Amino acid sequence: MDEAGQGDRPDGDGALFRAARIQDVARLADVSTATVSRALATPERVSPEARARVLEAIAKTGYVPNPAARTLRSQKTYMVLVVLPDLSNTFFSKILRGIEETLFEAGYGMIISDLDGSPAKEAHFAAFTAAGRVDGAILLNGHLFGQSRDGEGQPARITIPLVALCEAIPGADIPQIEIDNRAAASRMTQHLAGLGHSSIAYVSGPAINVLERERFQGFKEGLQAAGLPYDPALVIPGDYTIEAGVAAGERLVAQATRPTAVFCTSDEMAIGLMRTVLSAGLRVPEDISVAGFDDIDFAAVAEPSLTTIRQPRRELGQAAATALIDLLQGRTTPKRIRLETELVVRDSVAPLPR
Amino acid sequence: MDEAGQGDRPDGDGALFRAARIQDVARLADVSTATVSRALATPERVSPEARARVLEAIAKTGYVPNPAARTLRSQKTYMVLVVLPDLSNTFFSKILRGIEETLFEAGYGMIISDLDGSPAKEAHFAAFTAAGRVDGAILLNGHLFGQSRDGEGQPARITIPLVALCEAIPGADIPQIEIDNRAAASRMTQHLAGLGHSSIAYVSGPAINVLERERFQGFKEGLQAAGLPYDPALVIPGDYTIEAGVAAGERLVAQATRPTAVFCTSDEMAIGLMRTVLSAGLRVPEDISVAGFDDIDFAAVAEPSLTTIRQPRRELGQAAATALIDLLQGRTTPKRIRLETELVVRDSVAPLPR
DNA sequence: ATGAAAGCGCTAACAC
DNA sequence: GTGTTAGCGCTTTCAT
Repeated sequence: MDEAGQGDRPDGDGALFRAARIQDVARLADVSTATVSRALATPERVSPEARARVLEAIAKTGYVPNPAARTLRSQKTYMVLVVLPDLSNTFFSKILRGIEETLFEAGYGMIISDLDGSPAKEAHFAAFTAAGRVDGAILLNGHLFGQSRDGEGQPARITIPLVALCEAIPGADIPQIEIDNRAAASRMTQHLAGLGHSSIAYVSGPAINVLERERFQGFKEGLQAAGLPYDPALVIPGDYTIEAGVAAGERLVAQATRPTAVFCTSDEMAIGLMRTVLSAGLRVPEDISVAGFDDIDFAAVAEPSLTTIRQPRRELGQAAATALIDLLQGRTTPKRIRLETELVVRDSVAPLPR
Repeated sequence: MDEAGQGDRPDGDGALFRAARIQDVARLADVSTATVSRALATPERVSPEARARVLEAIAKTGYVPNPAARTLRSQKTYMVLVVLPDLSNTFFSKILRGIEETLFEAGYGMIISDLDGSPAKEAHFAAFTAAGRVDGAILLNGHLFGQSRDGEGQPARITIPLVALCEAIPGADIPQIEIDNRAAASRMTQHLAGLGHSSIAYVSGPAINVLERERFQGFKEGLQAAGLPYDPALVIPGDYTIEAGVAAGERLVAQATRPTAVFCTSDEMAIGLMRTVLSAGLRVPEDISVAGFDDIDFAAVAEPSLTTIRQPRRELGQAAATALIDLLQGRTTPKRIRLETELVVRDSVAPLPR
């Protein structure tokens, strides 16, 4: 085999440079490789003198452990997979930040998989996971690997710890971190009703979505609590995107009789809808009140500014990462964590004029 | 050592399950492990019969190669690091998507590092890179590892292929993928001037930013081309965020004499600024025209809709990923790739009333 | 507290 | 075209 030239480590910035290995450190510190390894992993089991020499040798050589070798031997990757349906959605990216910072502090790296609605990608990442490239995964997409949302298909044999974030996964026995979507939707509905609105439209998410089911349930509960009837004609289908909001707005504008308030289940849809409604010559909130969900950054600077439900996105990410790390390190974690939301009152919703 | 129990692979979904190794496949296909390896990496060098048997054995065992072992031996990770300053910025997340899809198609995974302005993180990821966890990196943050933006500090000894995206890295001998910021800014400035505006404010990015320097240069060139004088008093400092736009708006509103047009170097700032200006009772574009830069999704549904410069974000990401893959696979790639931008005319800019 | 040595699962020389 | 075999660099028994 190719026996690497030994002793070559010109400190001048010249030519050949070979990254330091554990062996180099061991030699320099005059200990065995085992001691170097221990000095790093379990410092308390190494004498202070040896430890000091090892540390010095590491500094001198610039030694960084080879993660592939470490992983191969220890069967741990210190990597976490985050599966999400759409990376370019601002809602997810803030959550991601919470995840990343928590993982980072615990020494874990993050691999992101943007599913983008592609089953091929899903299969790929399932294999990826099965191949042991990650120690655990955080799922933001509402279903397990290889299992479509309707529960068809058999889930791949994934044996690593998993955590579900935002979209609870029905039937899966893994920790779920989420907000109380039902309560939040009910609250917003009652807020609108409390301002005198009795004809409240609802712009939905995708029907198969767990969030949607929860929020829709909350909407109906809110109506009921306010003593208002539920009218299926006031439900407009959507999918959380700006475009869906625009489309919903067009539909509203075309109607002869219009609701006096619209509850959009995402801020993107609310902003898109406001835009369309405004362009058609209607005023918000004077002619029609519009409410959103999420409180993304643009909600506060929309025109008019958007009344919405604030989700603690960063905290959601942090909580999920913390739960997963607990699992990875053999600790236990609650099966379900629910974070509080907040009703943010701004200018897009007004009392019904008498 | 612990000799793993062999032959245990109950196909019933019962208890102990050991992931298949190359050895298992080899035994089942009645070939050597080398042939299995070759059947996967270089199928043309294996007889069709052997290949068929291997493939069948792989299907039967559900074998997935162990990436740590593969990496350790071949010194390739099939992973790419993407370094960016702020993950929760919609501008970057769209770019990320372009990167990810291109990497994915080429069989590479993506590890994201959100620097978040933290030098500690930067050091961490430099070590990460040095440790050989990734084959290459795409830098969106405008500087090399361990090197602050002013060029101080010595860059870490990173020897893997790198590509700079969006923010060119001065002095670095690596492929740069970007737009022509100067030309785009000049074009927008001339567009405003062409509509009769002679008092045009400029809301900047961070002064140290390469993009900012280019755009500022373009702004001045545009003024000159239009025969307008450059007035430093019309430059308002910003940092591309919504908040900076709000602050700039407040500053404008407080002024006795106001410019008739404002060129914001990001859409976020333009939207924040419009919001503030509108709240103060001014009209956009009647009293003041506002232009942005980037064409993020919200630009089209802002109220009024935003005149801006469109950056081909997905294509930028794709181009960077393609360039890096070329490098990784030993091909050459141009030192500089410039993608076209587009002036998007909407409602936030109007001719100066006579 | 420390060292010797096995081996994680794979790929790539090399020999045939 | 295929098999044999040596390691990639680390962690972890086991023995001292």
